[in-house]
Amino acid sequence: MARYGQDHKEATRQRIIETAGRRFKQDGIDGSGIATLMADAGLTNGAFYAHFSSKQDLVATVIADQLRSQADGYTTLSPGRAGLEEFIRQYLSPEHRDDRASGCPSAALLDEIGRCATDTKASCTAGAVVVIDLIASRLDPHSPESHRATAVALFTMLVGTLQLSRALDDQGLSDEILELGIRNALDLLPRD
Amino acid sequence: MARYGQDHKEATRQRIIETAGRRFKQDGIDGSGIATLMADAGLTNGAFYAHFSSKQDLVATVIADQLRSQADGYTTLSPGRAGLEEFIRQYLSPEHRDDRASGCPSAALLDEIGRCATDTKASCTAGAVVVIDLIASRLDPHSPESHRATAVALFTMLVGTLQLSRALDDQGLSDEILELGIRNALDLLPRD
DNA sequence: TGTACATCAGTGAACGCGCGTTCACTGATGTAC
DNA sequence: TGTACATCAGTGAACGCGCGTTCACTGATGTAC
Repeated sequence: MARYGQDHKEATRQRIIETAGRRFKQDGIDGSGIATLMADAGLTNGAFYAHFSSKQDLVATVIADQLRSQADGYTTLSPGRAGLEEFIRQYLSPEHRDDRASGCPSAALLDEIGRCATDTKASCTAGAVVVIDLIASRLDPHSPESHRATAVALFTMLVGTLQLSRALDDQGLSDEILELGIRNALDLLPRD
Repeated sequence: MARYGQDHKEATRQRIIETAGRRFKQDGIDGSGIATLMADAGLTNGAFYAHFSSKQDLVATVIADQLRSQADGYTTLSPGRAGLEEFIRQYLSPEHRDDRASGCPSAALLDEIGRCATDTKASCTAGAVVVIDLIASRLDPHSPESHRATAVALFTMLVGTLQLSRALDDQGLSDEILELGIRNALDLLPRD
């Protein structure tokens, strides 16, 4: 199993990071054990420590990776404000609500990150700044700094709304919250 | 230790519920074990099952209790819109950010509730509806129904903002997010 | 009033299990000769 | 070209520990006589 090409180990590491990202978002960080997580990645538990120094190390790495992926995803949206509207409707869709594993890492994990160690919070900080700046740039490419407050408003409202929709057991009410959320989010966008 | 007055067992139960509420908000639901939680309440682990049928039963009870307490807390605010402004400034204060144990249950636990069993989500649903209705009544006592969307906007933004501020390791940035959040939340209130 | 008994909230040891982590080992490969 | 060796990604059993849960027991109290 050894002495593969020089990319092999790095590829395995990436596979663990992506698998762990899905698991953490699905079951929570505390709810995901190393052994099952490694099994999901097609490996045994012992291999973990050849790639990460501890679970905490993995968590910090995964959070950074998830936020980076999310920021990358923004580049596939339509340009300008139309892209933001598209993003809002995707974000607050029943499909996103019902698919935590491939969804937004902040909606799935933000309160758990608040209880994590410093290195995980540092990953989150760096990632969140990038995401907020990207939103601000879309709100007004000529003066993103002046729309930073609105970018934060949009981001926090989207996260809070999706979390709330996932915490309800009444699907009709949950759907209604998503619809109200879309309206609320669109209302935050500056008038043309 | 037995045959106390008829309120004794009920008082113990309430003590467990309140202690567990603080612990869950501080360390997460998955992060709080029965034994340490009962020790916090001045009891031993075995007594737990005289009060609750399972940890899941406790969780559902605690979520209901926490949201009820939060709703009760609204009655101590100044009347009308001034009370809402007061609430927003308290909610997005550094003190609230730094004191999860006595703070808002939604900010501390909302994404974890999304992963819980149906009975916990049912507790959350009932509690959230009450909280949102109370906010809507404050926005406009004569026509709360027409301000339901704004109430949801305010609630979700407050929760998302506090969670974000807790997930950052840069205190300056965290303080800035809280300040932007206050501005954003006040902007949601209908013009007089 | 004094004694025997029933009650039952709470005790604390024990259960099987999965947790994060460690480590001696395996075995397919690339390299050296 | 063929053989011996070094490499090292991955294996899998084991560690101590805390988890949720169970249960035989304790002992302070209220009640019955």
